[in-house]
Amino acid sequence: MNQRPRDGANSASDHLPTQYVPAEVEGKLYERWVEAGYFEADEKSDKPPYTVVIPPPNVTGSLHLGHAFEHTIIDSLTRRKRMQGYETLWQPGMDHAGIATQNVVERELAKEGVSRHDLGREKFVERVWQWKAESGGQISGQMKRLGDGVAWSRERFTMDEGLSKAVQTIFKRLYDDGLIYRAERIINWCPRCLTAISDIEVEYQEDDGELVSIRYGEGEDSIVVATTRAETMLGDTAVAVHPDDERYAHLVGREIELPLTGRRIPVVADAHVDPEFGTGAVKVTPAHDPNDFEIGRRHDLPSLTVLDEHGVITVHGPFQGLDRFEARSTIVGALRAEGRIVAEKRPYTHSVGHCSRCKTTIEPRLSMQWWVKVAPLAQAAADAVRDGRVDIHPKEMESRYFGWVDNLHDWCISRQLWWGHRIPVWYGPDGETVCVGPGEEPPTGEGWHQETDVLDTWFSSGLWPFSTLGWPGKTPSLEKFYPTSVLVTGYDILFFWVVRMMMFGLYAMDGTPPFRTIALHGMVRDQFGKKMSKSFGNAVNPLDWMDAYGSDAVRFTLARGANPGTDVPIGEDWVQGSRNFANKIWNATRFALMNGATVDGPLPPAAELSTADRWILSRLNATVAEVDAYYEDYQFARLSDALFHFAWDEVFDWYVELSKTTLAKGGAAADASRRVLGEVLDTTLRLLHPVMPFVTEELWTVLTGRESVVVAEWPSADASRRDEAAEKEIALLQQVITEVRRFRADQGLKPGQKVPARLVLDGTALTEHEDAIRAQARLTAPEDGFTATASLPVAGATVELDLSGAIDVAAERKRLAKDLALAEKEKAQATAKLGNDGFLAKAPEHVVEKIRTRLAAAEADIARITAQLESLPQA
RNA sequence: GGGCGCAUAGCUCAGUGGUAGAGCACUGCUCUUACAAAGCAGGGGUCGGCGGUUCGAAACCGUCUGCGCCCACCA
Repeated sequence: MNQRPRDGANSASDHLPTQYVPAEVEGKLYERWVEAGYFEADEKSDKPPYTVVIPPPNVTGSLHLGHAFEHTIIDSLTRRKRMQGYETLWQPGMDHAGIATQNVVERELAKEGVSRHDLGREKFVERVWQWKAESGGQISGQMKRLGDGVAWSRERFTMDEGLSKAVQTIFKRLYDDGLIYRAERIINWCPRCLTAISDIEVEYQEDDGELVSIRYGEGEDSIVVATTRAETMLGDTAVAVHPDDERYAHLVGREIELPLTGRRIPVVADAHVDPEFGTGAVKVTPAHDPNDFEIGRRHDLPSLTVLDEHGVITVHGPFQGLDRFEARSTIVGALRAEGRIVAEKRPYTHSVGHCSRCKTTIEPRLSMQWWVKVAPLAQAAADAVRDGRVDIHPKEMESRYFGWVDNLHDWCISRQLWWGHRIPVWYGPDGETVCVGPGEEPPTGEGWHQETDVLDTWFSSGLWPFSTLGWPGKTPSLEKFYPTSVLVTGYDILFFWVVRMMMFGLYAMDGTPPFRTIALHGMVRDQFGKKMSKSFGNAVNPLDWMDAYGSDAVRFTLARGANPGTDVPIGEDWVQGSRNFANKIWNATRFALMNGATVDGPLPPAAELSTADRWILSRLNATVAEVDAYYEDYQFARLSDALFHFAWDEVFDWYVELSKTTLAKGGAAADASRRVLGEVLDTTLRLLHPVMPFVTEELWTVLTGRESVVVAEWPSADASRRDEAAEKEIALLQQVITEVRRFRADQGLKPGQKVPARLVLDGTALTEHEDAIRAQARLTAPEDGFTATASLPVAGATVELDLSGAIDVAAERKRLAKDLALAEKEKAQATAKLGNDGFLAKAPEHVVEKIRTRLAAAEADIARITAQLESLPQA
């Protein structure tokens, strides 16, 4: 590592090393923020509120890059609002994640050779709480590393006493309103988790199965059905055909023999059957298939359960005790032996449901469960978006939202688990059912017992935006911070979570939706756009990258990829790039400190400033306005990109270099420039702070000597500092410098090599920039015997260089020829356009004007380059 | 089976009617006193195919091809 002796011009910079080392500042800064109480929210404040609730992470897990991404967005939004003077609440907390957590703890127990049934319900739940204590701490630690500015004193957990009370309260209210009921239905049953799960917890995938055709009945009275789940035939209670299907009309209403069982079952006519599919006849198993259940209801068929909760055959006989998949082949074998298989079984790919938690094949099962009647709740949730009380970003996601809320089934909320909110219902000895509200005493006496099922985990997370604020109490926090300002979450849980919060929020909070805006983000993917997964080996632990490159680098990279609603690719190389950016900011600030940049006192009026100073202030204020607009539209990729280019290209590359010339001159101009330099760095650090909180805090406090950028004021754009003339002038200056550098590079001159040159700037806007041009292009003043061996006319000015005859004519010719070709192409295009009557007649004036300008520029270039070519010595 | 979306530089993606952009990667030269985690200069795209609208299309319309995602009770 190449460490140069430090320039001791400014004492404040003495303790800033030449490289930014995140590990040395991040932890220390976060602690300071927490101690100062910056992230706490005061419900008694007069400031306007800004509230965002965390999508509560599952307490079992650890945070992955998806969380890091989501937290970066939320943290940036809230940090900016805090700086803008809002009473900001970034509400932290975690979800008990019923089935997921129970599975994790069960796996832990399995390692010890113990099952949850060995422990019993009470002991098992105790174990889960223990697990929660460890795992939850890990998540908090990760959030601190990320820099999440959350109100730690308000941290909540869905199984907290307060939140449990909220669950009971709303359950009771829904129950009393007739919106919760108990009923026997076909549900999705996971034979491994041993619980019902809701429709959206089922993942469908294409599985290879086999379709077998089985002949039911005998002779004239026989009918062939096809199935992929042969084992369910033991539970068949009918065969269904389409009412208009003439092939089977003679059988409708008759009974036929069901093989292997000795039972006879009726043939019914039902419009659900598609006569075009297969044989046009369907076996009906009301207890094990949702469609068949409906058919059974319409025809008053009995439901015969033939599989237990483990998916094992319960019917007396040769198949009893067989697992469903064993039973499938065994039964097909038995049917074949009886000559019932009419066509060989054939491969058949079809969509099969799997448990989203353990991937086990779902078994539809008839079962008594608790349900939420969602129609009225969903209607309200749909209306709130339709009438604009809630906005969905990006807009395209609205159709998905409506697609769901407009067509939904009742929500199965009971789970046969031990970890979760136990349903507050007691059953009496004579079949009584009592729903017990919070604070009410459950019925006592012989025979009374509480429902053993717990609630779906989304039932409690649906209350999150108000349960965390103290509901059902009418707390000052609830008054102040509800409704929340924006919900930031992934589109993948739009249905799981967002819709539930909408339904419950509107219901519990008297029609006030839980948030004004729903900002949906995409999923984090690897740098090739592939989904991150442990099994694929491309999953990344965000901590590893934060250790290596700093949290700011990870955050900034994620923010740069955040185009609304689209997935976010991220690769280690890109994080490195962001780390480099952080380092660049670090060193630019060091430069400012070494050169005595000042931040106090009014900014000098434009009249006292150099063109470069006026230019950078103009660009600065344009950038503030731009960044503000992007924030309001949740355009993180754009705002990050705008900041990146403004900071690096304009401030660090051009402005810092140009300021060196002014600063070297000394005097009032240098003083003014030092003030502008301080202003630009100060403001840029503020603008970057929400996305890159650590490096900006460290630098800003040193630069300004003030307490913390966390509570600094967010910059506001000052339109009066916009200066079009200065912007044009600097653009011209950049053009001249770039042109000389290009020439130098083509001539093979070393970057450090000084070249004598005469600048002819009369009549251009560049007269005051001669020193800057010389400094930036490494040109010295012409000495005695100066001979111009090369002449570069650009933008009206001319730079004459003395290469003492050493000019590489061939290289120069090549360069000029290329430029000439480009200019001629340009001229041809512009001429063609201007010769087009249609264009002249219909194009707007400013476009025509632009083309004319382009043509003139091309012609000037051609003249210039031709002259240069002619002036070159003959080879 | 419906619905939505995407095909732009080697990779990942912006750009939505008026001369093709970014990051990373790539090439060359440089430790030029904030920074080699850097500086300067540069190479690279007939914007998936075809047809149409228009003075003008990467952008709008149609169509084809390929690829995603969501929803759905075809045994």
